[in-house]
Amino acid sequence: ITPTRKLILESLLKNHGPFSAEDIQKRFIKKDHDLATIYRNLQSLEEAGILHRCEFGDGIARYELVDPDHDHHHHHLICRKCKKIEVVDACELEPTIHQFVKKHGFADVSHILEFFGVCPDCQG
Amino acid sequence: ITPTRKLILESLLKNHGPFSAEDIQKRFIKKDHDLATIYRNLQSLEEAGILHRCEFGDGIARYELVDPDHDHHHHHLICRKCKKIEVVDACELEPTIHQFVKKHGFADVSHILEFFGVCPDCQG
DNA sequence: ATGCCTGCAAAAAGTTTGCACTAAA
DNA sequence: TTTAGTGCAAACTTTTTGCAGGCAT
Repeated sequence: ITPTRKLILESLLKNHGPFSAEDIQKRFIKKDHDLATIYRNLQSLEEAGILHRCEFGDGIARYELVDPDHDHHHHHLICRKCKKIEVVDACELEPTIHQFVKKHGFADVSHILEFFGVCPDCQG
Repeated sequence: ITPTRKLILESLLKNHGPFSAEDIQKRFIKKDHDLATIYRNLQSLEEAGILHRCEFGDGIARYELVDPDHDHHHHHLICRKCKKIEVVDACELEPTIHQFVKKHGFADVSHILEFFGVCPDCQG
């Protein structure tokens, strides 16, 4: 629990959604905190199970708080044009995963799943 | 249809699975073809609908052939330790996607989905 | 001759690492 | 005093871009 770590957590608490290290530095932390430090903190917070790393397939790592309310994780529906992000609560992949455990024998199965589309506002 | 493009397609035809640009250069193309050229070709082949780009969440773009047999796309189950890749044929997300179109109004919805686990050989 | 493809080199973007300094337990 | 976190700078990785030359239509 350090000042930088606190700033990161506060930022992510107040602003819902996955943000990149650069987002966090530029948008939420006015003081000139170093990107390297932010990366190091994001990494350790993820390892501690406090943050979750999202993959949108553009080579940028984004993080968001692990929501303690849902033990059920969620995914995102991202607009390709305006980058707006909606939360997708349900995840119906659990049966599939149980099937992998039986059929393929894999253990500790996790998954990444994100949806992309064009939102109503951008369809003009 | 150029020599480099042909080499890339032959490589991906003979070797099933998603490969990165570097994989393709080092493992399949003995001649010293430039990485920049390979990247350019992978990009245009993807735009042409011949290759598909996979995201494993490690910041490396991997490509594989779009299988003309399945109009139904597939996903992957990747071992975290030995990196072995198994193909997951079924994708039961279509109903979810139709739901997005109705509920959120998003159009042209696509998704990325990959599974990670520990394969039987690596569970010792 | 025009246009696309290529190789080379350099640059860009995101992330990681080394090191010395500081603050905290 | 020992440990862990920070800022700065530099390195590293993956990918992109600029440019000049080459091949093919």
